[in-house]
Amino acid sequence: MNAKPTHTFTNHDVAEHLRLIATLKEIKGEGRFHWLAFRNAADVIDNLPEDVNDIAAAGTLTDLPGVGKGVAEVIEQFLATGDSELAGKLRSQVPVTLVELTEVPGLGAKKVARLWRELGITTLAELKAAAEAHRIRELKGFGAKTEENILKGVALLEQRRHARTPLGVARPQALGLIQALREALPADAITAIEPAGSLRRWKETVGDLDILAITPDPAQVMAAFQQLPQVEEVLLGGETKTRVRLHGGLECDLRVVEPRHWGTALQYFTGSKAHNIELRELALKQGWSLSEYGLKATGKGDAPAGEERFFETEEALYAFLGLDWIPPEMRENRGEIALAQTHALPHLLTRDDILGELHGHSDWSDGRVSIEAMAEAAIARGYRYWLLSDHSVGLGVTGGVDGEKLAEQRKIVDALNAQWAREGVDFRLLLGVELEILADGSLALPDDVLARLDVVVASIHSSLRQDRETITERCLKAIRNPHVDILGHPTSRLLGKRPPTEIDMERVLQACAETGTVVEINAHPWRLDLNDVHARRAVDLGCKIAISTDAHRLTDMDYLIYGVGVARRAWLTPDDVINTRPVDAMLALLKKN
DNA sequence: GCCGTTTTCGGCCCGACTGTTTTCAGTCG
Repeated sequence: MNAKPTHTFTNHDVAEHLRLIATLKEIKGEGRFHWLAFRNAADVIDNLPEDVNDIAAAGTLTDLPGVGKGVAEVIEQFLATGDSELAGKLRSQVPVTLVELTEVPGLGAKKVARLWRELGITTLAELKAAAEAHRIRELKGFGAKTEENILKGVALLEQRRHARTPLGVARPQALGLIQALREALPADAITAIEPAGSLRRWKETVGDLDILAITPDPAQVMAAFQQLPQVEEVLLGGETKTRVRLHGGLECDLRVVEPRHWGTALQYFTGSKAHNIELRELALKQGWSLSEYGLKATGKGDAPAGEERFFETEEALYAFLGLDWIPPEMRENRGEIALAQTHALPHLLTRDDILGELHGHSDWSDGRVSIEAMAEAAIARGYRYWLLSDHSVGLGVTGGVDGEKLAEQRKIVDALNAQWAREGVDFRLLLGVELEILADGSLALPDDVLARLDVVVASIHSSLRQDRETITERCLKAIRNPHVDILGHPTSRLLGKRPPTEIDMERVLQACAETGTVVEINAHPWRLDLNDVHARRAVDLGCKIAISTDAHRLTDMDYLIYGVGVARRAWLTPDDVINTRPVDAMLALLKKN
């Protein structure tokens, strides 16, 4: 057991500890359901909107699905000490370095256990050496091909090419692949083709791409897919399923199905895995076994065993099981199936509900184009308002605006608004600022300057490594300022580049709810900050949300769809989001408590 | 280890593909 904890552990830390236990148990050879329970519990904790520390403090851990006495005890120990007795015991029985070996593609717990017991392999380096010395093929059930795959897998791991890819990178690639495949084939070769998987669920990062297609000639489509210029290597090629690695490292699965299977197949390949398992268990209770091909009667329900049902649409499948169609963004097994059963699913926000944006820059700070050009781009997108919020002074790298420059901006904004009014354009350019929250929590501009602005967005850009208490208090000071309307990108993370600050999101969101401070979902695909789980929590606590792209150039406004994706994953309705409202109603909501 | 519309025991989602076999276990999603 480790000594005292140095910081509070997050839900994700807890989930990773449970996954470690699961993998060690699996390698050790414990029964499938003993370790599966820990992995299931890890998924539940990872998807939790509440802070697991609060649940543990309230003593209600075992109320969580999949968390019983055993798992709860491990969680409690981990939160208190950063470790658990069970994990310690397992580490004394199984070398913990074996966990890394299970990350080699093609190697699972069973093979890793045999490599360890029969060849004494415990590390990636030893694995590589054994494969190179052809010692692995001497084991029964292992061969030359396995050795080859192990070496390739180790090389991949060493290059860290298995990291998840931001949705903003993956989505254009998937759409590009689909277009390229269509162009490579005759017009009638593909009847339908859709991206599925976490991409269709708008998850902030994706592990790989899943594309589903209907075609009268699977072999032709599979061959064309393997020959696309984007493809670096074909990893697996069957009659209905092909996996390739694209240049850049992202992997992509293509599956082809018959039209009558489309509904179940699209549902299955969209996931999430947890949602699918829940759905299959629900089907089983009704006497049906669900697969990507359809439903087959088990004989334990009303239909005779073996009877099959097929569904050309997802809607028909969900309806057959007594459910409303569930938007893909909600399919994470966070309670959506129960809501669909009672016809109580929320009416999710859509892109078209957004009437304007409340965070954007011009060339007065680090934006690339003029105030007028940004506003014209907003008008061209059908927006009815747009907030000019250049960086304030206090952020060294961009210069930034002060009281004097804001007064100049006001004149420009007034003149532009007057011009649009004369022309009959239904659009308001709002003047604000992205106000720097300084390292000590003071604000970079005085109250009298802030009072003259339409909207103030306050954000943190510096001293991002402050400890949890310091950065939380710093942020709370800004939230309590009556002129701060919106808290911008609350954790300052950049996906894959910079971790979130250690900020105590629960306290921050509570303070936002108390003061009436709106919380931003920054739609830039490298930020997506708030994330889906925190956005859900914010609304549960009574916060209102603003979704903006933080545009620095004209095309950045295209990123809005990613912010809407986060909002939909957080089950947000138009009412939860302030920039779904006409400008005056929106501004009225910014009055603080 | 967890759980209950078969509730305190006896189950626990389903199928494609690969590699090594010769009927299947392991891995993956």
